[in-house]
Amino acid sequence: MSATRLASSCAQLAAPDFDLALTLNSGQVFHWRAERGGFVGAIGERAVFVELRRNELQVTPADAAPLVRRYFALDHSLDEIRGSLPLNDTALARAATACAGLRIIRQPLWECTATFITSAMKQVAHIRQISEKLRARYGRTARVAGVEVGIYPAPEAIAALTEIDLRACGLGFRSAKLLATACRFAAGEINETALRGLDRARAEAMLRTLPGVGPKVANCVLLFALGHLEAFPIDVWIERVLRERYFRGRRRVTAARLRAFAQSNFGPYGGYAQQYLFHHARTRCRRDEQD
DNA sequence: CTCCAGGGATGAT
DNA sequence: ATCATCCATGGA
Repeated sequence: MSATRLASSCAQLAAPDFDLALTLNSGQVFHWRAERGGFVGAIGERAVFVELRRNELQVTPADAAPLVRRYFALDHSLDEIRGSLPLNDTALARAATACAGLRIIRQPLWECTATFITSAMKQVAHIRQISEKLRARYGRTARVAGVEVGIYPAPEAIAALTEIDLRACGLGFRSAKLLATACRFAAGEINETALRGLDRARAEAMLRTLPGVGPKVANCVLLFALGHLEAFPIDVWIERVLRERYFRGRRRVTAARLRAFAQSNFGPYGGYAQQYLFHHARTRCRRDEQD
């Protein structure tokens, strides 16, 4: 509890080419909270406080440093990733520049899957709200740096609820899907080790057997939890960007055509390109509204 | 008030 | 295969 003890429980990680706030606010994760000059959140079961000072990431508690390093993907070479993208594409180049330091993080499988099931037809602000409510009502509460943090409820905890409980958290028609998928996880029907051993197409097929997981959510899980950096989730924003930027004036472009184009055009790190385009489109739109 | 949101499942062509 | 419709809820 003493100041010296708090200070000694902090560790430093080298974090060059990293924008913590941008990464946490880019719509890939929904529960981190700005606090005390940094951010508090949970990585699976562990509550963590992180603060970026120059090119160093301060981590509390200290023994969470390896976990934090892996979670924020500080091992990704953004130079290599950026170099692999088609930057002669001015729209992408501009988005990539605006998103310097953004990293595609490695989220725990269950909470990533569950969160994106709840994201269907919801705005980012409301996805955060749902995550908060589920954590507060049905998750364990942990404490770090003098702040309370809600841990995402385990599959078993969600599986024990009713659809009514989930609707009371604002999930609407997503309630039945989350409940059913939680039951699949709780019953041990999703073998994470096996899933991680599959190639992208097979992993996507397995994920899509889960209720509430279609092409978009499956690709979010592939990208944000399973490390398939070529995965390219297509939501309403990205679809708009693709149609306006790459299929100008062409009618009857099917969803399958858009997916095929994205895969062939953006390459092995297409997921980064997708995140750049997504975040850039959203923030530009907000600026437009303020003008 | 209206419009829309990091979609998915289903049933009809 | 592609498309239309419905599914709840809250922010803007």
